[in-house]
Amino acid sequence: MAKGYEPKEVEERWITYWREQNTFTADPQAPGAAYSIVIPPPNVTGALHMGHALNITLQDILCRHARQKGRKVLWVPGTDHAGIATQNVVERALKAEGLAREDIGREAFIERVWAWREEYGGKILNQIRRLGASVDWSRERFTMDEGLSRAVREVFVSLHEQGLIYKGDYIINWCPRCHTALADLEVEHAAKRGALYRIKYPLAGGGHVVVATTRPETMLGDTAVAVHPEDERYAGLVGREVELPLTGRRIPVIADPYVDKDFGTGCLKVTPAHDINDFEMGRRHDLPLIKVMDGSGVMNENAPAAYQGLTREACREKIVEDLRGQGLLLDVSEHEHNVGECYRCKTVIEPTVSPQWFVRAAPLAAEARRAVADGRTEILPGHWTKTYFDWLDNIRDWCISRQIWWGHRIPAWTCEGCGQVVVSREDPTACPYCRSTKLARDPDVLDTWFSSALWPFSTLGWPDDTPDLRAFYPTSALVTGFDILFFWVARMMMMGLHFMKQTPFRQVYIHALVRDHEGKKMSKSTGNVIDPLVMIDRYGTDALRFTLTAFAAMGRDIKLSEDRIEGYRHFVNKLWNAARFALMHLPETIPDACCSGPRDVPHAWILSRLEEVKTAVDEAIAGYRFNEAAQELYTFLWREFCDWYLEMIKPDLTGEDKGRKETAQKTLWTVLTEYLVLLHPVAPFVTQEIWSQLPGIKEQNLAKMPYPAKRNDRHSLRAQARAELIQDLVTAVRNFRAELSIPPGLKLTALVKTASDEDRNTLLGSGELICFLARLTSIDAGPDVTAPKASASAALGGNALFVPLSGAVDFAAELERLNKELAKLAKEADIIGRKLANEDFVARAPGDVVAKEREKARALGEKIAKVEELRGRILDIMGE
RNA sequence: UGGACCGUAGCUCAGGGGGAGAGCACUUGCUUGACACGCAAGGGGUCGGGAGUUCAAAUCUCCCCGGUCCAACCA
Repeated sequence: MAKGYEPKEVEERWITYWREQNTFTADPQAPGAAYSIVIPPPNVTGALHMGHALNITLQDILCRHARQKGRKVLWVPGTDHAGIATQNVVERALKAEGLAREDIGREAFIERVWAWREEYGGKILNQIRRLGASVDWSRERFTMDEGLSRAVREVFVSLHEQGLIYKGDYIINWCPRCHTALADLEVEHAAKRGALYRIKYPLAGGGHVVVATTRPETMLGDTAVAVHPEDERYAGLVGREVELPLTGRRIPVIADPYVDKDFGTGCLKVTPAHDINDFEMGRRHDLPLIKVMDGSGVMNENAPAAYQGLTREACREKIVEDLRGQGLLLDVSEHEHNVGECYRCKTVIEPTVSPQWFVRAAPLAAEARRAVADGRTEILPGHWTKTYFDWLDNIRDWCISRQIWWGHRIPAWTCEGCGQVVVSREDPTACPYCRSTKLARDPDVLDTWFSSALWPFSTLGWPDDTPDLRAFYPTSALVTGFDILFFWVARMMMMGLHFMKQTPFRQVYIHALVRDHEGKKMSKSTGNVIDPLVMIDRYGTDALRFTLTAFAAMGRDIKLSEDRIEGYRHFVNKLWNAARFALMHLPETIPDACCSGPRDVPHAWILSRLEEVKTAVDEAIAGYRFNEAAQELYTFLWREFCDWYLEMIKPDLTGEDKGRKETAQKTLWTVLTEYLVLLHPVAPFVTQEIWSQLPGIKEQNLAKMPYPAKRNDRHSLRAQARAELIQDLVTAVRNFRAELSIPPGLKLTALVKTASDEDRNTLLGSGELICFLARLTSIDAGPDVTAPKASASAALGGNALFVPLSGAVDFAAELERLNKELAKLAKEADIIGRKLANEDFVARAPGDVVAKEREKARALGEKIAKVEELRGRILDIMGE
């Protein structure tokens, strides 16, 4: 074995091995309970970031652990087609050739997208592979696959038949750069500093009103001015008309309770074609819609000639200038407000009226809500439930049509003969109403999230009734970040419940967002991204995975920095070296019978602790407390197995006694192999590599090993207490050496005045071991041990430890050491003493609590007495 | 404006009514037979502030201060 762990070659080898062995291929017919997860499909244009790395790591832990527990596990991988993002990528490539998508036409363009996907679309999946994800590659899915497309079509047509999908002219969010409608969720609101313009609108027949706006250019599309119905200032104006400046149009003054009397002048310009609220008001008052911009945000033929052809921005400038020229601009003030931007390209959204397809969300949302409310699906951590409910309770209809080419084309045709709209599972050849064959298919495609919403069942073969669907739906868990709780999770709940009549997942685990070391979101523009693949190259996949796991505390974001990952590489290396040590001392064949019968303290202790770790890790993973599992594994290996156990068994491993040696070897082998299984879900590569080099291994593939069975016969609190006494004694002697500046080479002896037979037997029974660990030549223990004059001393529970230092004791230093110890104990005793002196406490606290405090006080008192005695001795000596 | 989460050792964070914990960093000493990506021994915190409930509060409740995020129709 190499001196240090070299991850690179190891990882590649095992990734290939597991793949060739089909280790992670699920069998729906296999016995046992199913455990299934669908991967949150990454965007096909994407590259792996830390969020993915965390997400994949946690799912992999769950899946590998579930396999260990005997479940038949399916983890479905795949990608989504990311309509707008992918189209943008391919359009950019075309642009480099001097072409636009319109130049090559729809069909050729889509071919280009598929070609692009063929070449680059596997990138992120390959990156996921490097993380060690135990996904079933034979079931990889893509949202544009034939099967998934069929599911999309079936869902669209059914929902349309059920009246849950409709087409209508509504105001939507339009991206003037992507040239498509966006759902409300796809608009990001950013606070921006803008200006508030106050403009005089002359009243027909004299006088004027003042309106305030942040978007003067939209005034060209104004069709009313609104005031609050109870606003006395304007009561007389309602019903009168206003001369809309720059247009020569007259528009009415209306009364609507939406208007806030206290904001600005209390007088609002109404542009129903370019503002969501104004649109609603327009419908209430039957106002005309005047669209003054085209799809690129350029003023169109409905604007006065002077403004036609100007961009939104240029038009605003000219309007402000013109109003100022006419003396109609009252003033301009700075104003901070929220501006909607396209989540893909950050272009300012233009609310526009256009014909779009919508999903009637409320009926679907109601059931999605119920499923969580009644516990069919559990959201963890629980506080996300409220957020989920709030969103569903206030849900608005979902705009699902997109004016792009890459995606699932809407299965709707308009008959040129009779004008009827045909929505159909099969492409129609003739109009069912008039038999005309002139049918024009709707050019739009569906929102990518529409297909993602079907992912938990479309990937399993729906709408067909497949073995996979029967075995693995509903899925066991969904693991994702809160940022797509609405986008994706809620919509999967709606669709899954509607079409499968069963909730898509039993549990939804919402994990952290990975941030930089200052807590800022990682982004390319800030330049603070930590690339998981670079980290893997530098420190190994297991180190990265362990780091993410150790920080994955529920309900808290992760602040990540490179030195943390480096820190956990040390842990991986520590394991490697522990294994190296084991290999040096293990025989080539391991005897079967292992670890029964009476045993020395070190073996009994480590086996007992291993039992506790087994239980703790199992429970932590079951409860999604990944950080707890990581901590248990870390502490056990380093602080117990390496720091103590390996040191404790060195004499046996290198000694002459064959029986002792064999016991040590067998126990070492048992603990190490069982530990490797426990750690494997978190750090699959290093554990598998060590596993493959150990003797006595029957199943080479660690991923197939079951979780080690619970062995109550190995759990012994008594053994643990004995080990602790030994450890405390060794530590105390080491402390003498450090604090009293005793040369490390100087051999010492120890005497212990014991408080019980149990302790005496423990110390004498492990005398050789203690001598080895504490570098002593001898140890004696018993109730009648008397203290030599010149010695360092310490209290170990009720026992007194003396280390004679013939003439070498620095009494002043020893006194200071004991004083320090005494002060610490006194402080503790004071707190407990006051508590017990409190009558209320003794009378009202539960009996066991009081008893515990009394016992604490007793033990503490005993210890203090011991230390005081020791201190007195030193004082005596010093006084002589 | 509403909501959620967070303020615990220098840093990053666990814990969550009865003994203040970990990792890193720090100090000191170590070429101890796997490991300097190491070993050993240490130092360090009125658990953001205030009030309340309780025999008992870092922990529960309320208020305040500070931070992060989400949802939002105030032009």
